[in-house]
Amino acid sequence: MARALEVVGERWTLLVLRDCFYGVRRFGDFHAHLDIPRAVLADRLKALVSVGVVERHPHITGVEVDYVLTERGADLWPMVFSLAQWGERWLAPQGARRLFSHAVCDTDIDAGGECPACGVVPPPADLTVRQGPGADPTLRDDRVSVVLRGGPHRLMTDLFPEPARTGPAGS
Amino acid sequence: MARALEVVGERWTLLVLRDCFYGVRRFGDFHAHLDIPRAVLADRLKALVSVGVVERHPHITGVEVDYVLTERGADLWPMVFSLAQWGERWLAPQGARRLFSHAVCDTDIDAGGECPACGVVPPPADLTVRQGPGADPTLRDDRVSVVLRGGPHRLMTDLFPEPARTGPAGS
DNA sequence: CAGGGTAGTTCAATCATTGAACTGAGGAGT
DNA sequence: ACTCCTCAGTTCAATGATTGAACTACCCTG
Repeated sequence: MARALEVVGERWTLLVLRDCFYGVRRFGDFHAHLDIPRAVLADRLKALVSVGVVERHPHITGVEVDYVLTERGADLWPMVFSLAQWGERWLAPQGARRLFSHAVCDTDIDAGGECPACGVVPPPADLTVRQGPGADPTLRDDRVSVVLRGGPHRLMTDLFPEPARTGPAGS
Repeated sequence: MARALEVVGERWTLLVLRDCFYGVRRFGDFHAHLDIPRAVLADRLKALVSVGVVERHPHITGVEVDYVLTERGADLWPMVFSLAQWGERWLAPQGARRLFSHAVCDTDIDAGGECPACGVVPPPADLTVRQGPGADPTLRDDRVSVVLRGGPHRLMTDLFPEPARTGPAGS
């Protein structure tokens, strides 16, 4: 456990990982969504890459880079989920901020991460996240917050698939 | 989750909590077992008490103080266990350092915290911890390490019940 | 009333974090 | 070719947290 904490125990690291599960992949999105200093973000991403929790995928063209969870990183889901659940249970007077449901049957998972309908604990890739009744009332305007407010999103999938730019709507 | 991290996200805090689950209760034992600076330990314990995760129990007589988990603190077990499991899975080449079993049926629990024999996820108070094959080969000599090496111990129960002093044996 | 154990506090040196400004690579438009 | 823009970082001074050692306060024992 001490060794695990050397990997994910630094300030900001778990918030970066949570955003990875939500589908955030770009430096600028982590920065805007988390209000994390750029130097610290660069440092944390470098550390996560070096321990094999996320992979750095430069685009073929351009300077853009995607950071995506590896298998080792995705396996942190139970820990991330447990911590979030504890926060919901003991620290969220207004009700849950985020709700997770099993994508194949559209049933909300319970506090242990199990789908009551299927009787299994789905991996994060089989879950969707959506806003709950206690969602943050301060409407942030970074594009990560906007998309997460917009509707359910499948975990581990890119939040901003094709037309990453804010240009005119596609063909 | 951000609020949960404000409670348990600071350096050392999760290690202190892990020791709480193991049955460590005294300032001096946390200090000796974790090699944590006294000032930081005092600060962390104060913070954990103030958010209701542990309770401070001064002894009736003497200056000794016990720090014990509250219900809110005990509910962090899934998160602590998940993190430890991840560390065992990905960061422990020599095999598990610690093994947990269900006290009522003496069966080892699986990676999800479930008892395969009973089909339930036992609360921490129903678990025992013991050394695994990959246990730390550097034999520490603080009394916490010694007792944990000695044999299985029930979680959440005091590691040093009656004669806390190192005086002569027996009544 | 000395001696020892326990739970802290104090403090200077060291280390990490913050926020703002800067760099450098790579298009897009003209 | 040239300028403008975006993106992913780096640099750096100021601020804040951590460390380790020494110190204090309290109570019990002899």
